[in-house]
Amino acid sequence: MKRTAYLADLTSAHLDQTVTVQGWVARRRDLGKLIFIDLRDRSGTLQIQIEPESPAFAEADRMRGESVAEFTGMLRLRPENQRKAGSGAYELIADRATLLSLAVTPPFELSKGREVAEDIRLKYRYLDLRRPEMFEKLKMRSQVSAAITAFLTAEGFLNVETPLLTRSTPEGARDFLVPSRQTPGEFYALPQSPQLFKQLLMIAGVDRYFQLARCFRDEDLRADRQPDFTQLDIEMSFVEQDDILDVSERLLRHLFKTVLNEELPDPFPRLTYQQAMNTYGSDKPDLRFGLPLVEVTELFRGGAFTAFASAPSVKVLATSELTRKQIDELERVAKQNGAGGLAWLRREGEGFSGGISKFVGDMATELITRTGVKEGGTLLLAAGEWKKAVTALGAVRNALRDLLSLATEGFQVAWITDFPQLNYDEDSGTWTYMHHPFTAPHPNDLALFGTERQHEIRAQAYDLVLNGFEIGGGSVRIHDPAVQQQMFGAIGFTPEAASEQFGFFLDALSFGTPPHGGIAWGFDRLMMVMSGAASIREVIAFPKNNRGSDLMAQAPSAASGAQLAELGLQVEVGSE
RNA sequence: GGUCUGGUAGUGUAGCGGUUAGCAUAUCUGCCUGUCACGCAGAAGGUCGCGGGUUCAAAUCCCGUCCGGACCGCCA
Repeated sequence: MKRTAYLADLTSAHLDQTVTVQGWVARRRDLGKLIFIDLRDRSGTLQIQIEPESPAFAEADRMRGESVAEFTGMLRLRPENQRKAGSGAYELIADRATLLSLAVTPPFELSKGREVAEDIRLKYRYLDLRRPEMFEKLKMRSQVSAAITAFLTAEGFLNVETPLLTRSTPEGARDFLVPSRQTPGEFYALPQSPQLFKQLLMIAGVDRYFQLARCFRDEDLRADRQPDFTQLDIEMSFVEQDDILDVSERLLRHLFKTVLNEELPDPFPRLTYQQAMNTYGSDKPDLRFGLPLVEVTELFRGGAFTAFASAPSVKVLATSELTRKQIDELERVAKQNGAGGLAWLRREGEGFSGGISKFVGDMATELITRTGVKEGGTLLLAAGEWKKAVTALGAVRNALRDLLSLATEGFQVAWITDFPQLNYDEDSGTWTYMHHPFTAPHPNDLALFGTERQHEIRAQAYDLVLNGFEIGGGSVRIHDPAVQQQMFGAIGFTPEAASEQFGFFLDALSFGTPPHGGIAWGFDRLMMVMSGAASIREVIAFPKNNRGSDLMAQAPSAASGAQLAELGLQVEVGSE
C-alpha cells in the first residue's frame, strides 16, 4: 500500500484518519505487552504504538533495529504531557504492521553517529547516510547545487558538459590515466579541471559558461582534498577581473542567504597576496580572528641575538600566557612549516623573561608597544627569508586558533588578489607559473618579463577564501598571442615545446579569441564550510579515505589478466 | 618520502609489567500496558591489529610491520 506521507509531513489534517507510513525501525521500546517503535524516514521520525490486542502485534514483535517496516493505523494526538515538536505531537496506533525487510544487527549504533570510528562509518556508508545529520548534508548540497544552476541560468550562463576521457596536459597535478583498448599503449587522462575546454567554449562564442564538473588529481589526500572532486566551473567573455568577482560575490551571497539565511558582506573584503602573506602568513587567511603578524626585523638587525641579527625578515605574534609544553608544540608546527625554530618571550612587567629574553634587554619597550602583549603574555618569533618566516608563523597562528579557540562563529569571506605571475622553484632552479600558464599578467607589469624583477609581476589571478579555506580561484586569461609567447618564454617553454603540449589549444587561440576569464570553486570544500563539517568526506556521499581507497567498494582493486591483456598492459608490482 | 597520533568484545572506552582484561551500549533470554537513551534480572560475546624481542611474567616495555587519522612535501 502506498504511504500517505513522509513522517514529518503528517499534520493535523491527518489526525484521526487512517494513514500508512513506511520507514526504518530507529528504536524499539518493548514494555512487555505494549510496543513502541520509532519509525524513521528521510524526513524525520514518528512513534508507532502497537497494542497487545492489535493484529499488528505479532509482526511488530519480530521487528529489529534498522528493519524496514510499514504500518497502517489511526494517527492520534499524543497525550498532552507527552507531545513534542513536529511529528512528535502525533503517534500512529497501528492495526496493521508489515515487516518489509528484517535487518541483521548493524555494525555500529546509528544513534552514536559521530563517536564511531570513521573507517567503520565509511565501510558501511549506506548505514551512516541513514543518520539525519548525514542526510541533511546531502540535502543541503543538493539545494546549493540547484540554487547555483538557477542563479547562473538566470544570469545567462550556459551549462555545458566537457569530456571526462581526455588528453593529458602538463598541468600542475599528476593525472589519472585510462588505458585505451582501441589504441594499445595510449592513454586518456581524466581532467584535472575543464580549464582548456572552458576557454575553448569562450573561443567558440558561448560567452557565459558554467558546469558542476567532476575533476581528478592524483595527489596525496588531506581533510579537505579528494582525488575525485566537484568544481563549480565558470568562464565569461568580454569581461575584466571585477566582472568575474562581481558575479561570484552575488552568487555566494545568494547561496548563503537562501540556504543558510546568512548575510555575507557587500562587497567582499579584498586583500592582496602581499598583504595576506605579510599580515597573516597565509594566502588563505582565516579572518575569523585577528592575531596579525607584527614586523620587527630592524629591531633585531645587528643585535646580540645572532640568529635574528642578519635575518631578512623577523615577525612576531603576541598571544596570551602559554605553557612550555604548548610552546614546544607550536615550535614543532613552526619547524614543520619551514622555520628553523620558534623563539619566545614572556612579558614580565616592562621586560621579558624566558626564551630569548637575555637578548632583548633594550628593545623590550619597543616590542611591548608594537605587539601590545599583555602582562604574562607570550611573544612568538620566527625569522628567515620573508616568505618562509611568514608562512611558518602563519601556521603557528592557525595552531593558536585551534589551541585557544580563537575563531568566532559564522563566516568570514575575502578575496585574495594580485598573486605573483611567476614562482621560482628552488629545487629545479626554474621559473614556473603560479596559477596556470594562460593567466594574464597585470598590464602595468608586462615590462618586467625577462628582467630580474620578474618575480614581482602580478597576475590577474584571485582566490576566494572562506574561514581559512581556499574555496575558489581563477584568473583573467591571456588572449594576446604576444603576451602568451612572453609567458611561455618566462617559464622556459620554447614555441616548439608549447606547440607540442598545447598545440590544439594554441591553434584555437589564433582564430579569434575574446578577452575572457573565469573562476572555479571547490564545491565540496564550500559545502564543507557551509555545513560546518570537519572534513570534505562528510559532504560527499561515497568518499575515499586518506589513502585514496573506498573502504566500502574496496577500490582500487586489481585488474584481471584478461582485462590487462585486452589493454596491452603488463603490471609490475613494486619489487625492491 | 617525512613528522605527529591512535589500534583492547559489534560499537565506544578503562586498564599501561602479575586483574578471572573492567565499564557503557548494542545483541540474546525472561519480566514489565504510556515508553520516548523505557526499566529490571540474567546470558553470551575478547588470538588486547600482526610478527619478533626483553622478562620468571607483556594488552602493558622495545623493534619491525599492517591499518586508521592530522599535518609537511605534493595539490596550476
